Amino acid sequence: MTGNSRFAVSVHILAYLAYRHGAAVPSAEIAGSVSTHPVVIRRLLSSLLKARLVNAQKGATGGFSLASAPQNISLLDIYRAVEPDPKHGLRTFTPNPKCPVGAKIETIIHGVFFKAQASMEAELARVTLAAIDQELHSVCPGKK
Amino acid sequence: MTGNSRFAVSVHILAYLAYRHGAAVPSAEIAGSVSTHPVVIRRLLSSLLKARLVNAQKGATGGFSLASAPQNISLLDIYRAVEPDPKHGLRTFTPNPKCPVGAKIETIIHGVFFKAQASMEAELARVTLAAIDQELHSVCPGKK
DNA sequence: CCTTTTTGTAACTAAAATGGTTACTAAATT
DNA sequence: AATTTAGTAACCATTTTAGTTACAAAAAGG
Repeated sequence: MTGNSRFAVSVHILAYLAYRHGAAVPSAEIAGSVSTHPVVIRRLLSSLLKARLVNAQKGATGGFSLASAPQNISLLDIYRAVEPDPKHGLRTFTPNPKCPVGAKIETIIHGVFFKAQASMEAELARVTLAAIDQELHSVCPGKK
Repeated sequence: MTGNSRFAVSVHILAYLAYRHGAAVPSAEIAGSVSTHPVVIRRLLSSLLKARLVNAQKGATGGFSLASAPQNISLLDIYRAVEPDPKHGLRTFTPNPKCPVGAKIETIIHGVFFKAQASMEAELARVTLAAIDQELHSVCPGKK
């Protein structure tokens, strides 16, 4: 979907904050759960902070916490916060404008990609952090 | 959506073949429309050939042509041919299995990504090469 | 006031992905 | 035989990505 792991790690981060239930959680603790470097976590939290999804508190007893209740945070919110520009693989796609096909294909492909992206985002909008948290607390992954 | 331009260029290639209406089109001609190197085109056509979406013919009057009618080729066919493994940004995502969250989050995220991917692919399945070709032949891009 | 803890960021590195290019072989046409 | 083209391997430059080091700023608590 995205190629990088920013979105997946961000979901993990926020799921962890939901799991810790409002406590101020330092980046080092989150990094322990994700198995990565604390700076990687703080970099993503910097984006999530700008999107107002989390609060940050400096100092000895500081750390990060959710800015809203888990039911009010959707995976689309997270996706948009850390995956800003969907350039849709059109990064190096600059067809020949002198060719009848090349002149029009970019606009056409843009339209198709836009719809596909919208469809995917609609699916992400359907899932809240509360739903993720609930799955986390289910006793057995196979249980209904 | 994908990060790279393989899918976009592949759609362009097949749209061009549809536009050329069954003729054997050499990679150099397609490269002229896409504005890239013929080898880039042939590399993608190699994947499209394996997926049986095109025919190839060597020699002086050779080139590539569509293997099926444009109505029978969907953008999902193309997507699957050139974008084989949707590893969903989980490439370097290996959370800590000792942590209650880390142990379960990967499976949960996998489920979400699978649904989002399916939703996007359903949208691609809806669009055929014939529809792209029709858009190419519309007189004005804004015309209904 | 001083020490400790933590956020916030810049800077650097290694690895991987990506697209372009050269070069060469095989096959088909004339 | 000469020409044209597919097919593919190999290589290079650029960009992206994640990890790391380093350090300033801020907050807490004695």
